[in-house]
Amino acid sequence: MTTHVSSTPHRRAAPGRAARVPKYYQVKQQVLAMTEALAPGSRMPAERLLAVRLDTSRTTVRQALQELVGEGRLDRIQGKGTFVARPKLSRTLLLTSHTEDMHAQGLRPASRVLDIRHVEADEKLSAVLGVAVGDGVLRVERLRLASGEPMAIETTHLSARRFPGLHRSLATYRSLYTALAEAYGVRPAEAEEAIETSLATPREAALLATEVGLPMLLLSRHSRDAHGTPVEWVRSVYRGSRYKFTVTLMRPAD
Amino acid sequence: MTTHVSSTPHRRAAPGRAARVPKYYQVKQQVLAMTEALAPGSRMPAERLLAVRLDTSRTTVRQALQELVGEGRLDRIQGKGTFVARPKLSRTLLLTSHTEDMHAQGLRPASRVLDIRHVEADEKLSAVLGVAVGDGVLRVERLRLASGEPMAIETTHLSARRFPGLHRSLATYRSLYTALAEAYGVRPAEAEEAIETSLATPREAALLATEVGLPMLLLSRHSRDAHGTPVEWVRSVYRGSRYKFTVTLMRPAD
DNA sequence: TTCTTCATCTGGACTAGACCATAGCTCGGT
DNA sequence: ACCGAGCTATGGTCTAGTCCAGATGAAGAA
Repeated sequence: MTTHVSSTPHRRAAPGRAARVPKYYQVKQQVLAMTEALAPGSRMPAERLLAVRLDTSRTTVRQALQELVGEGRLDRIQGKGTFVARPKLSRTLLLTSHTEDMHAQGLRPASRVLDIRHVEADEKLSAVLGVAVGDGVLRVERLRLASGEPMAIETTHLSARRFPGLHRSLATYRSLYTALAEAYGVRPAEAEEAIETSLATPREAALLATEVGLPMLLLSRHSRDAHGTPVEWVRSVYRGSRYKFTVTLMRPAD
Repeated sequence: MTTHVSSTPHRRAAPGRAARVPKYYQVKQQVLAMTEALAPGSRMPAERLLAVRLDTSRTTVRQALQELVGEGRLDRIQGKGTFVARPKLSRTLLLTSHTEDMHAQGLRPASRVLDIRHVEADEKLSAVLGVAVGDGVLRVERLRLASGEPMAIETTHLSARRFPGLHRSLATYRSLYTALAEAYGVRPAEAEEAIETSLATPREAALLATEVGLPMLLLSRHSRDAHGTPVEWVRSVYRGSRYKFTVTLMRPAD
């Protein structure tokens, strides 16, 4: 109904077969340059102001900001503003616990149980835990924190038949791994982990204090004891913008 | 200037302090349900059609599709349409080469050199390769392919002083690692890898046949030889929607 | 002084519609 | 038969503006 009438309508500068860089991407680069000149926590100009300054629409500015938020360069807080973010944390890929990981980085680890319940094993759980379809499975969902900052949602599945009364044991011991070791004499010896990307669901976004649709790191761990028997299946969602995973590898002998 | 006049203006059903699920997210779930009923490669309804069917605007539909593309559930092709995507590939986290990785999955590996040039070491390269700032560094940029499909852009940095004439050796040997081993007697023995998320730049998007702004897996590898001397520093960008990394871990003896 | 209300700022969601770029088909001319 | 020009459908980018929702502080009431 409106739109520009004359005046070069959003056309790229280059004529022939040039780069073709979208405007929102140019905006992103300009905003990125601004962030680099500022200290973490600094406040950025408001979206409406940026739109005017960079001679574009607010929609385009938001598209650019969206990506920078996804990259962990900016934090947006409704009602307050947009701020320069802090750099990423790191998680070692070893069979270590959350507690060990956090301590190694000088952070104060904590976790909050979100939900504990018994579920019935579906096809997937059955295969991965070595139980029959329909068998009882204990599902523990915890929020992992690092110095008060929510870092990940960890959902652990264990065979209810193999670990009877684990629900109660969990209250006694300070961590799942110590409960398994002390009450059942079981400890994970080996695990397969897979890392991929996903996007935050509304629930995940709310729990992790991030935004819906942002890239997340999805870590799934399938661990077994020394006999090769499945112990647990864990699915963790980490804030992609605040976390990275590191691993030290040795070359297998040629 | 326009906008709806009466008729419940995009308001959530729940009144009080309910879930608050954005419309685009609901759209996403509906579209996701459609994809699950279809085989990979199937064509999805056009954006404009979806907007009408789901009673929303094309912008909102696109926001939903954008996320599904980012999750690797859909592929969009300008001028053709939107299609259901194939499932993800996997990459083992061991000190293996691209070639080994691909073979292990029954894929035909290939790589294409995009650029080879000498650059001066900046602060970052200096620290990571153990050379002086300003020293010559060979920078090799390659496109990694799996059965013809572009999977990653790998940028390797090596000390030019330590590997004189490597530029030419590369033409002789079939891979970088064999060139290092045969011509210089050097082989990586140990490496630190870090995995994090990033978003595709226009260049990366073009090379990897994906879209600008989609989540990518950024893998950086810092490898050393048996003496602990830095050998290379690699930065690889993988298509987040087509790749996942797996690693098998052993519990360090308690 | 203290609390409440309200204005106002900021980001979040959404709309309706414009034009651009690409793919592929159709139809006419040679 | 062949080829090229157009048409058209699809996704890609952008605009301008609306209304919602959270945060904050100032003005005013108690």
